[in-house]
Amino acid sequence: MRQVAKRVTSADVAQEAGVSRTTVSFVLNNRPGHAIPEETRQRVLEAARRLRYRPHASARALAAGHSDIVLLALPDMPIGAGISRFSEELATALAERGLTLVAHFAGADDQSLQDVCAAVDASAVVGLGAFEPATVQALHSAGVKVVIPSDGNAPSMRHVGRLQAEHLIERGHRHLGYAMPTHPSHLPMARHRLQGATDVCAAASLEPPVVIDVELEIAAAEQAVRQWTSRSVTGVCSFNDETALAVLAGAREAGVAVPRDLAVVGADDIPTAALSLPALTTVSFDLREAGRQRAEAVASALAGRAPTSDAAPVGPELIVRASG
Amino acid sequence: MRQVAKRVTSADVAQEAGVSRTTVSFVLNNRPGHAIPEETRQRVLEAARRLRYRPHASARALAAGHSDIVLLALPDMPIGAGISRFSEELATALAERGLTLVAHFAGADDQSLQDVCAAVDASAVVGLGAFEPATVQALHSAGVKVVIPSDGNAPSMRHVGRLQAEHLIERGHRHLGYAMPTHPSHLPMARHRLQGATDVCAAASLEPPVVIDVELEIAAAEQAVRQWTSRSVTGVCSFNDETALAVLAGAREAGVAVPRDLAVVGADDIPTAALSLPALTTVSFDLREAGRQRAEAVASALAGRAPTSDAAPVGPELIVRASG
DNA sequence: TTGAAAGCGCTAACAA
DNA sequence: TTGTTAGCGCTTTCAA
Repeated sequence: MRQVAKRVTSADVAQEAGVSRTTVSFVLNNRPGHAIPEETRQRVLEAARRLRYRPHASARALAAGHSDIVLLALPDMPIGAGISRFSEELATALAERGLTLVAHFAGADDQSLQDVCAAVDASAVVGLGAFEPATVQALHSAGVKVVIPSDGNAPSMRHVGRLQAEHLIERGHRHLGYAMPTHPSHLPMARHRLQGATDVCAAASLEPPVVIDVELEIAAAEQAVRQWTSRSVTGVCSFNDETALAVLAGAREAGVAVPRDLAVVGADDIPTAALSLPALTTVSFDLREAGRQRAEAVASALAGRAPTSDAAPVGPELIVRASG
Repeated sequence: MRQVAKRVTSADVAQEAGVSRTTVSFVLNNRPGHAIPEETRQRVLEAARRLRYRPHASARALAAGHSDIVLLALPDMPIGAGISRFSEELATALAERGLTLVAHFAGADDQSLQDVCAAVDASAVVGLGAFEPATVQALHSAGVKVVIPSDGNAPSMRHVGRLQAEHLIERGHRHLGYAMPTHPSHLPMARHRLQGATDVCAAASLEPPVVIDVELEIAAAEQAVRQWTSRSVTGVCSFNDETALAVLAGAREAGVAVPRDLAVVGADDIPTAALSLPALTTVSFDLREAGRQRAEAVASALAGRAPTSDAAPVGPELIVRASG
């Protein structure tokens, strides 16, 4: 005695509306060229509504040769409000274009990403950071048509690092440090941000930042701070706010006064950044706009169009609180 | 000049191995009953490997009548490390059973959830909190076979609140406060946790906790702290660590010493909890085990089996640092 | 032990 | 303007 919830098929709709399945398909997908009289259209639409018809995604994908699934590859650790907003916006903008977004929490390995792509028959993958070339290759061979790393806006990523460094340099710091995250999935993005900071130093004829890996743990952060101060670093750009909070804690532990003896700048403006003492100066990026842009990029690429002129990307914004 | 990356089909594999497509299908899915000689099996397997064959998910779903996609419905706001680990574990355990997990950031509306289910042809949906009965209904009519809310472990949620309150009471606190989150998507879970704390108070013949909504913002938190102290509250259970960090900041601002004048207990043990001053006492729940259990539940339900005996749920664990 | 053949529900030439 | 028809790649019954 199984649930025999007989599926409503397009044939049912066709019959109900007294037309052929072809007509149903054309109406429901507004295929142009096939000028269908309004009267018929309405009849089909109404039949579909009455029957609560939902096209079968798998069947459609099989026949059409492509799905309308877009996969968001998320780095496997902490998803802040920023990313949530990004994906929300991305999902909405994609939906307007008939595409559906689902997310995958990428493990360190590419394998799972490939598998998931194959399993959902994804047409496109949007990444939050960069992708290794090999990964892109693998994705394509897993049937993915379009891969959009979000370092398509690497400039914006670098810009985060740049803003951090500029902020410090403007305040007179001549020896900068950079706090790198230890989590592998953050590394590609971190490198971009670091690059931005490094560029700024070069432009100002300063040494590149002293790069130290900082775990989210007080003792480790304390060591990092001691190293920086012993190398006369007075200002630290941190990959993100969590890392920055660790640096803050490390400084406290090492007896280094922030911002007097060591200035710290974070990134991403997580909610708790404003709660620390001293409150964290941070650089934040409007991911919403980025979400919309990615959606457009995906849609264009899938349609074979050249990506439409990238609407002027909204740059990151510096949020100065007390500690920087 | 489009990429003509001709798909490798099971027919190709069949030809390469010199067998029929039926045989290929049987081998690749280890269909029992069809005792296939080891020699043939190997031949097929190797041909598949050589050709890098990947079954086409949509075609398979269409033919089989169901996909192997499980959708994780995430509340729309902040995804901490806990949830990441949960979904990681869930994904792994599902994969072992041939199922694939993807996530959806649910907006407030059920509509998008339904749409996504239909779009990926999901067989099952796992929720993080509870589902309204109407939602469950809607999901079923969107073709979802199995819906697993995770408030199946409401007891564990309540247990979080219980541990927090017990910890405070053991330390002599007689007037407790409870810091509620303001984000709507946290509310259902927060109510469960609060209930646990309330139960403990009742059992100890104490007044129920003084409940105050705390935004992640210093001024608001300061107000909350003042209210608590003015009502002689000396210990506060916070919905989660972020809220607790806000309370900590509010106390600092209000000139209330933690933990001397006000003890604070958080929940979830986010990485930055250990970085605050004073370090946050927190109650953390092993979501990994929960992930494995959900996977088993999904697999059982999809197979039409009764869920196997729920392996004894691993309870939350109290992590005492300094501030509680 | 293996293969032939009939669909699954949909799209899209091509006819009418 | 609408319908006929042939698949998309896979599973699975039934026959060999």
